[in-house]
Amino acid sequence: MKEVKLTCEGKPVDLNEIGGMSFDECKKKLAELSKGLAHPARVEIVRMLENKPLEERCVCGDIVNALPLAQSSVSQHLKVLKEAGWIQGEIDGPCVCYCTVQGIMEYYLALMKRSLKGK
Amino acid sequence: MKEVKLTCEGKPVDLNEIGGMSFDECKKKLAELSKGLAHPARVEIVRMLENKPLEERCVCGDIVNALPLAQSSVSQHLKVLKEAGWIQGEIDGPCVCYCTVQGIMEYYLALMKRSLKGK
DNA sequence: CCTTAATATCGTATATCTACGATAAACGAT
DNA sequence: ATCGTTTATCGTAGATATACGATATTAAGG
Repeated sequence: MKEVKLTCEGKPVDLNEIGGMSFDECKKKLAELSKGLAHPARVEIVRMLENKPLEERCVCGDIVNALPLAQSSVSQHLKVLKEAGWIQGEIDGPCVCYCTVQGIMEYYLALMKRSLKGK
Repeated sequence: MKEVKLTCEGKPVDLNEIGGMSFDECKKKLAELSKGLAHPARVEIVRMLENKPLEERCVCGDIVNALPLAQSSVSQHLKVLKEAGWIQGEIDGPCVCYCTVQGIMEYYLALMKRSLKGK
């Protein structure tokens, strides 16, 4: 599964270069990612994907089955998480295999540190 | 300044007892707190308050002056953060002195750990 | 091709968010 | 009591979020 680039306000963001972002960009990106976690269903989706071992596929249908929501609603939540930068999806035949963007948790924590502890 | 209790779905939450919360309550509370950070202005407010030394007061007016928003809009953001559990306000004469709830950052991180890494 | 299965998107209804100006409420000082 | 300062709340408008069913899309298999 190939790496997917994060974006902030449409522009690509390098996970390893938070230092290169302006302070304001940091806060915007932190807000974007936080909005991703601002719904219990999306928290659960990130948890499912973050805990999966690499070999274990997690397709859209698995997520739909795990949540008490309609398929279309889950699809919307997946879109929100994808656009925020939490997850990525890879088409695999008729299914879409989802996983968290690698290092996203550490990136989120780094953004919190820079945005909330910065001067 | 006296300690203010956190709530989850209206019920009080002990900062030191995440273990006592159900898994679902954890995810709901994480979503609530995340929604607090889901706007750049609120990220900036939390940053301002988190970085203040204890002796240094930070009244509502200071926050209004620091943000490019109308007083009523800032007041709304403060209300969101207060209801989410990030901050508390203490009335001091005609002013209201705000600060972050003690240990809230660690609590947020603990919720992330439990909600996103839990089984 | 045509069907089936899996996802995404559309359309829609309701609710919540965000921002502002105007107004109310609380307090200290005159 | 009245005034000015500070903050919260109200009313409102427009944008975004949330949920669902219905429909479109995509790919595999017949």
